[in-house]
Amino acid sequence: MREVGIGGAARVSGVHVETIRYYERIGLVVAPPRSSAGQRRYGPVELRRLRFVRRARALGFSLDEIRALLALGAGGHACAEVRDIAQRHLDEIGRKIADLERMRATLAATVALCAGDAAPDCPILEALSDTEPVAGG
Amino acid sequence: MREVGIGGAARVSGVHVETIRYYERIGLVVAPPRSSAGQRRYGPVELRRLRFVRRARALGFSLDEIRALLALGAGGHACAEVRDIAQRHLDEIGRKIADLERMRATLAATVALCAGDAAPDCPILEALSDTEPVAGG
DNA sequence: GTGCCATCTGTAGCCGCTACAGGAGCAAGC
DNA sequence: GCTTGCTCCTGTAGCGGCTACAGATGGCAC
Repeated sequence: MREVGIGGAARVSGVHVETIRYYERIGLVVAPPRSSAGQRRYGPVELRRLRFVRRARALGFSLDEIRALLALGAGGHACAEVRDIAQRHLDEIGRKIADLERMRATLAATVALCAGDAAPDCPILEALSDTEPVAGG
Repeated sequence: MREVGIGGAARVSGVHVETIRYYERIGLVVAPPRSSAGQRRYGPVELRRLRFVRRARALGFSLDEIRALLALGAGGHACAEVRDIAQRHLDEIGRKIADLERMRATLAATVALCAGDAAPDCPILEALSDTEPVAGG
């Protein structure tokens, strides 16, 4: 028997115990069989699924996207749909990066105004209070 | 009187009506005076504060950071502290960008595996299920 | 006076967990 | 057989930062 309890599953999959239960509760992963005393027992199939979810989360997929990916994996591999989900997510990552880079540029420029501590009023606070719009905001 | 109601304040500041009330509720902005009928009236000072919060949010500051910035602005301008908060936030933006760029690289490489639709099994799902660790995960 | 928007309070929902409380199971040591 | 100390159980509430209602007034135009 290569079955493990929820703690072992957490160690093997890298998903926290509470998170595993959470995923089960919201129906993201299927409830595993239980021992006679009612404790969850995870076999290779369930562990593989948990790893899948952890990897997809690490790539920033939402739980809904992961749900869709799991369904596509279980059904007959609609490869084009998988690609579509992944590509859309990739585009969104790009948008997030662009947003953050705009923030960084604006904020860096603002911080640069405050070179030392010899200023009369704090230029950072001034910049945040000014009437002109902030770039990217 | 250049005072406005909460709707006008929302238009002028760019902060939604519900969000203004939310900010007041959590004590981020001071409750403005009320009209005789109990409606909020915003003057230039309050509007300036709302704009400040909106700008800072647009730059990704958390509400707690903004609270600190507002306190520093109200008190005697501890410019070094302001700079400190801004610099730390800048560092965190950098970390987020780096995380997202790692995600993007990994995901792009994975999507690239699925060039067309002639593959036997979906390489994206395969990559997510494999045992080797995902880069950056 | 009547229509209609703005405003009021209060509460519940979103995402993706995380952190409890208060109990039961289980393996090892004495 | 009994204690010790971990694991596991269920259920609920909290986080940040809003957003979306419901149901009741306010205020102004026609």
